[in-house]
Amino acid sequence: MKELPKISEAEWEVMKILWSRSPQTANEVIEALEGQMDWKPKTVRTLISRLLQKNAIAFQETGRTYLYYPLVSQDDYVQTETQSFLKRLYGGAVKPLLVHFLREQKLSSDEISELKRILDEKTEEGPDRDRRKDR
Amino acid sequence: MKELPKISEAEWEVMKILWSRSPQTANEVIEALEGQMDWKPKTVRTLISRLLQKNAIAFQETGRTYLYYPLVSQDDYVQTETQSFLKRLYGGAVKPLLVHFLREQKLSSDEISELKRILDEKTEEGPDRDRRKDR
DNA sequence: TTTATTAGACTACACGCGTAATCCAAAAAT
DNA sequence: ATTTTTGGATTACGCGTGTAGTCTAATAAA
Repeated sequence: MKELPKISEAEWEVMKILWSRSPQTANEVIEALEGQMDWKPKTVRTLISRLLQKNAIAFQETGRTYLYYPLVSQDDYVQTETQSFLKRLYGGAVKPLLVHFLREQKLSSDEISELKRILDEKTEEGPDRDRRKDR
Repeated sequence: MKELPKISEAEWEVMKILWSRSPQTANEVIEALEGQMDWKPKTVRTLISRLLQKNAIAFQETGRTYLYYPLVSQDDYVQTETQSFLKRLYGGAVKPLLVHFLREQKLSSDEISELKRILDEKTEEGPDRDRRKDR
C-alpha cells in the first residue's frame, strides 16, 4: 500500500531514463534526453528537482555532483496508472478494453498465439476456476 | 483527422452525462452528477462553460435556457486517449499491455472464453494472416 | 591567485484545472 | 409594479506543470 507520488508527463521521461539505468548524474540524464525531447538542460534539472521533492527519486552525493536513482519501480507505476486509466475510460472493466484492443489493433499471428496461450493458462488455474472440467 | 479538444478529468464526468443522454439542460446535468461527484452547481456550470469554449459541446437555445449536447463522440475519445496512454506507458506496443491485463486481472471463465473467440476470429482473417494452417 | 565554469538551489511566469463566488439581465413570484 | 430567483457570463484563486532563467558556492582553468 505505498503512496506513489504523482509523476507528470514530462517527469515521466526523466524517470524512464533512470529506470533504464541508474544511478546517473544530471548531465547523463540530460544527455540521454537530448535529441529526443528538445529540452534545455535547465528544464531537465527542474524536472529532476521536482522528482526529488516528490520522493520519486533520490541521490548519492559524490563530490560535487549527485548520482540519481529511482525510489519507485516502473512496474508499480505502470500498474497504478493503468488502473486509474482503466477506471476513467472504461469504468474499471477490463474486458471492454481488451475486446477493443483485440479488435482494433493489428496483432501478428505470433502475438495472437501467445495471447491464446496465456488465456489457456488462465483457464487452467484461474482464481475464478469452476471446478468442473469445462470444455 | 479531427482535432479533438483536450478534456480534463472533471470535464470528462460532464461529458459522460451528455454522452449518455442529450441534449440536456445545465440543471439536468447538475442533477445527474449529484451525489456522485459532490460538486457545487456552479462548479458544474464552469465545467460546462469550459467544454463550450473547447468546442467539445454546443447548445441549442430554448427560451432562457440552453440544451447542451456533445460535439465529439465518446468512441473517438476513448480511442485517442487509449492510444496516447498506450504510447506513454507501454511505448506504443499493444501486446505488453494485453499480456499485463490478461495476467493480472481477474477474468471470469466466460470472459476468457469470449476473448478466445475473438482471437480465433482474428486468426481466421487477420491482415497478418500466415497462410499455413498453424495449429 | 584571479577568473571562468559549473552543479545545484532558488525564482519566474503563463496556462490549465479544480473549485467555486459574484454580477447581471430576465423571468417568476408576490 | 416591485422583489426575488435563477441562468448564464465573468471573475477568482491556489496548485501543478512546462519551460526555463538567475544566484551562489565550489571547482577547474589560466
